[in-house]
Amino acid sequence: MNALFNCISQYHPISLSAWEALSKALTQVSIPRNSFLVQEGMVCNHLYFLEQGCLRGYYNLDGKEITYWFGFENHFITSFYSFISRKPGIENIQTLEDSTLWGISYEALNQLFDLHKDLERVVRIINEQYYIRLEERLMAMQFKTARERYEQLLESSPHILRRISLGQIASYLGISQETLSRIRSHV
Amino acid sequence: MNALFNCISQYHPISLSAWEALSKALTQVSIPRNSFLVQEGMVCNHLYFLEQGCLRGYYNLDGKEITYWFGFENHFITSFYSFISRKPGIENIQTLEDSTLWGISYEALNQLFDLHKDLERVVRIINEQYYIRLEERLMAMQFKTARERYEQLLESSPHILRRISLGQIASYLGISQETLSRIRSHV
DNA sequence: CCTTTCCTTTGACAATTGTCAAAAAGCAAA
DNA sequence: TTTGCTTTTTGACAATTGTCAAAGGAAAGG
Repeated sequence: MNALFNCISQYHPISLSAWEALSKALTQVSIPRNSFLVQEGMVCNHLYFLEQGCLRGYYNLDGKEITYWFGFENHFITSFYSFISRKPGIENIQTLEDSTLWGISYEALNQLFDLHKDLERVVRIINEQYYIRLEERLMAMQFKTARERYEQLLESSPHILRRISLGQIASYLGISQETLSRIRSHV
Repeated sequence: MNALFNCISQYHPISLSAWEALSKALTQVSIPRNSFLVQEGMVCNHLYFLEQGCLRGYYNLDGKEITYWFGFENHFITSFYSFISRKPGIENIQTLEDSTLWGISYEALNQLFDLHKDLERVVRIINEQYYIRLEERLMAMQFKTARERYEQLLESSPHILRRISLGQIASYLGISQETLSRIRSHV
């Protein structure tokens, strides 16, 4: 659980009492490769912190699996739309490696927000940072070519390429697997 | 200022004291068409609520203006990256019509967060909703054709088409003006 | 070690979209 | 109305990317 504490502290310090309360509300989840944390059609009731392993979020469109994010160590993971809106989502969250996470339920988290304002603050701040990242990704998607997006990914997250299959990376970049393969061979 | 109160209340109720404190911290800004609320290279120090009018956010890339959002009545407006990170941004925010906004400085907002926890909560909740919208936009950008994105825009925001020029809409959709013109003529 | 399965590459071709240039249309001020 | 400016449309062509199909490689399990 140290990793989570360190991760949170990087965003904003929290009080010891808030951390203790949070610790008590967390449940450890260990699941093998290729299992599902969240499946489409269900309400995602938990926010997770990924301590070890690797996941992807994807949904099905016209019979294809569309991967739109990857999660690695020290990332917060949830089906955001469903978790926030309390409605069933279209998203599946699948482990790509054996993974260990810490989870907290929506109810428990919101109870903690009432009791520990510094916890609510740090979550607000983390949300803001995740928003900025999403904004950057949208810009890249909107105004860069496939090759530029791939090169940007290479720079910012070289580890993705070692842990994720080509087809899934292509989907994440919004291009076909064949195109990515060709970009990669410098053609 | 009623519009702002109603808008906030739709997300989450706030106490009268929080509203009164917020009201006092707000400054009204009225600026004519084609003027700038934020310019690239500066730190955006304010969060705005757009009461009347219409704006766009854009940045310059290879000599082109890349529009990546529009703001209409009852939207919250800021150069999010710069406002949150306190660093100079690349974004310009320009009025497309004569506009009236209410603004609050970063410092004042954060002071209010310390004093009025329900205000921090409603901002957290608003952030979350804006995150969800951004996520939807990213999905559309990643996995839909230009035509589909245009048709989706027609459905969700028909008013955009009446108030914004074609070139700017095309930029927002991530396509060239000529392509959008051809899509529009049903070719 | 072999088999089976999955992942990646390659080829051929089609569809989409971009770029450049020019014409047409719309709009506002004189 | 005319003039001048901006926006939108159209044409021709090039570049990018997608699709389908097949072949080559890598990896996992028996």
